[in-house]
Amino acid sequence: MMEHMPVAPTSFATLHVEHSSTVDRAAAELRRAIFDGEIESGTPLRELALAESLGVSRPTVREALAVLVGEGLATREPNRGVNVATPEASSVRDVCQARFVLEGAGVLRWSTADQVDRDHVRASLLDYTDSIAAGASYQELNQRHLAFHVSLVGLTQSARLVSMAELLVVELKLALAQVDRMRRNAHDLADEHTELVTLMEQGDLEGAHDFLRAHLEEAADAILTALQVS
Amino acid sequence: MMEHMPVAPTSFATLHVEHSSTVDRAAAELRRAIFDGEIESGTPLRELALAESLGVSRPTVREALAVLVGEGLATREPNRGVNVATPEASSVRDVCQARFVLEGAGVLRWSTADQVDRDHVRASLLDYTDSIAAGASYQELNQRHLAFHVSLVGLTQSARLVSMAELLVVELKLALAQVDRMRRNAHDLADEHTELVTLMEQGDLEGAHDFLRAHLEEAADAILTALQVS
DNA sequence: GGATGATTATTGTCCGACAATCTGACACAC
DNA sequence: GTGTGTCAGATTGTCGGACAATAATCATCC
Repeated sequence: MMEHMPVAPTSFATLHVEHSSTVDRAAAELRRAIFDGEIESGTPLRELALAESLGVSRPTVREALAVLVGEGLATREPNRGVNVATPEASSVRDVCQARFVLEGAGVLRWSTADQVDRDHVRASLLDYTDSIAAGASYQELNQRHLAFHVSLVGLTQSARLVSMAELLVVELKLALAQVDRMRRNAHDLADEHTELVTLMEQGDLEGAHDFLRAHLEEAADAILTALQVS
Repeated sequence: MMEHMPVAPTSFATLHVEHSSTVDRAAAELRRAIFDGEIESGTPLRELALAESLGVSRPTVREALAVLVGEGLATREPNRGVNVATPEASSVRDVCQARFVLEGAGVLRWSTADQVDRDHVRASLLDYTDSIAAGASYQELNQRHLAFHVSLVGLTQSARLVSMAELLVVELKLALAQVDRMRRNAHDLADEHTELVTLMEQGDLEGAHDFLRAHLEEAADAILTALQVS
């Protein structure tokens, strides 16, 4: 029958690696571009342009954008498209307040938590401090830093709380992507985290709780001042 | 040229009312069908069939299904489609545990919360008890009941925590949709809620916190036994 | 110069199609 | 008769194109 000689045989040369779904790959690529600062906050994400540049179809881009919107990395205004989210002062405060509730709940459960989860907290802290000692990249430090905070939520043994914390952390990464000068106080933060774990190991959960509150407020202030300067 | 006589001029007679987007309407319709028990838990949601029955196209159905999956009302297995989520025992426990963290955080902040938020809690309780007194439908009672619980999270003044709580509540509604016999202890629950607010008004936040824990564990047990029986 | 209408860009929605994958049944071999 | 391999059907994943509706932009007219 000689039908449909495929003119462009679904060209994928570059990014066919690990993830399964095309939508996932597109969403991952957009996330990377946002976190790496290739797309500034507030930039409109045109579906047609992205479809071309990503080499996928417009429906696929739409689905990927919906994922990003669901993660809080972008906002959709009806009939006006999707824009990269711009971290407001209020949202940074809100995220940190919510984090305190989730992570604080984990801290207070340290004694009653599962041994595995406690070990996970310790391991995350080690990963973080090791990365600092190894002089890892800014991105990796952020990654490990936030992974430690999420591991605190793991002490609650609630999968849903953990996934919520991961959502919050993604939003925070968006804000951090705009203030990479934060890297400078990486060491100070590491010390604080070590002290937090020490307090928990000593059984002073209330103290650790208060310490965490101060730590998160401090972090929020640091991000806010950095955002206002820029 | 006489091109494209629109055979079916995008027929919408029934449900073009309040919501804006077609996807939203489709998702709302699916939600309603699930909560009303028209679709049993575990049922596969075929895109083509839904497109026909809803009178929309398959891409629109896909987007609506993605929304439901994001809400936890359905699960997607790659290449195998979307099924209505089946409430597992573990997930019910997890939801209630997560709710305790969020709602408990609100309860503990009663004294320092905004006056508006405290009033909102009182108003939600009144709505609930009034509905009971008025002999409202099972659905409405559930609605008011869960709205009260969400209002507790509002005491944290964190929009993100509130939206998380709403997500959890949606999942719970899915479980409750399968055990409508729950309605019987509506009165007992109302008394418990009134007592919870009384404790907070008296400033006994720790007591209220413990009371909430017991209340939520009780609720989880009730749902679980009801689920196992069915 | 400001208000109003036309043009354009972009999204929302639809249709049809094909490839990839999974499911189930049927035929065949032992 | 049972196990296995293969094939057809069904369903999803992805694509391309198309059109209507809405928002933004610009030109025109008073």
